[in-house]
Amino acid sequence: MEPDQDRTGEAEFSIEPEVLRQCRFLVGPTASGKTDLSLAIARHLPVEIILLDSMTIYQKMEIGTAKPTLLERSQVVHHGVDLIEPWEEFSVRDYLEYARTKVIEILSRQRVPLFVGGTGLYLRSLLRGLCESPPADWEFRRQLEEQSTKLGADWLHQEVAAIDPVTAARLNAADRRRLIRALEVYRLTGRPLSEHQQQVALPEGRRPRHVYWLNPPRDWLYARINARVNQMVEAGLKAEVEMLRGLTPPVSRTARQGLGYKEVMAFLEAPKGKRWEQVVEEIQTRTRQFAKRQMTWYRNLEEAKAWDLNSDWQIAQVGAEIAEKMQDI
RNA sequence: GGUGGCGUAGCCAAGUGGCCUAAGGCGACGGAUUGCAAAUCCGUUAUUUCGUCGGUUCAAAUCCGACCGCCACCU
Repeated sequence: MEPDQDRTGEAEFSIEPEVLRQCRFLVGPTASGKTDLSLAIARHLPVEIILLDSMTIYQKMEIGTAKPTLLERSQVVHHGVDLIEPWEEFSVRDYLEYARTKVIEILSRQRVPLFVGGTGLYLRSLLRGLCESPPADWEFRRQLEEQSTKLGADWLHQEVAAIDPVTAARLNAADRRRLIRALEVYRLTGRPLSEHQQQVALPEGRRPRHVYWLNPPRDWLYARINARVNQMVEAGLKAEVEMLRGLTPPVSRTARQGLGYKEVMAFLEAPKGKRWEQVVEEIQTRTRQFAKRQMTWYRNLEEAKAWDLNSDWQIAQVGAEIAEKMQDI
């Protein structure tokens, strides 16, 4: 028990529990109303918002990422927007480093850091820390991908089993991405990934207390998602993607996988007789599926409390309620 | 009115007499997730059921008949 607790935060990259405890978190699936709510909360609490989002960090990607508008950003200080160019890569680790410096800055201004967003991995890493492990070696990954398609599905799995049985047991043989990561870590450090990963959730008393995840009715959410995708299309999503395609350093691997961007790019590159309306529907479907996956993250984090919404919830009212809760430390 | 074609899960769709107590894809739902995470991966998903009823056969989603529905063409 005790040794485990001590290990947390020493071998990994994480924000000190005492600092983290002063932060507030409002997460939720896409289109659940986080932005509006965060602004409502800001009317009751002296917050600065740090977006908890893997896509709003990109400049020039405006429409598809549903960033808070300039007007909204002028009302409350926002961080985590427009940090890098679309041709740059990004990772959880980059996010955590950024978040930590922002949190410290905000606290030094006597203000309250409020994380708002939906990226599950980032949230988890913030709350639990990220194990100390080496950065990506893209060339190595590419080679392994190539080999695994050549040598068959179980090859990677067996390779991992040989050097890290714990991780191999945990991962599905088809999960190439994580198997490759396990091999990558071993090659770069000489130690199995599972050894790097030992970590536990902070004990109850040291966790951040205000982590809420919005849990709206499924039907309501899906309807909102569909409507929002339509709005993005009307606002010129296609033109935005065309502009991104014209960029000189091409759009990075991480940036091009954004919802809406990926589908439109594929369509522009090879329409394959597809109608534009089908592309729009595809984006809606994939966004709905994404929202569902997001909730799996939240449900899993015991630190996070569900904030149930009904289909006619009022922004101002719920905002006040959440702010009220967030009042005490 | 006539001729031909089709009718399999929420959708698309294989199967044309026994190995079908019915492939696959999509969707939906559930799960995973530790430097690509809006990504990626996994699982479940047809009241012996194949438009309905009847017949042939040891045996039918698969053959025959009638009926219902849809589509194409002809008049």
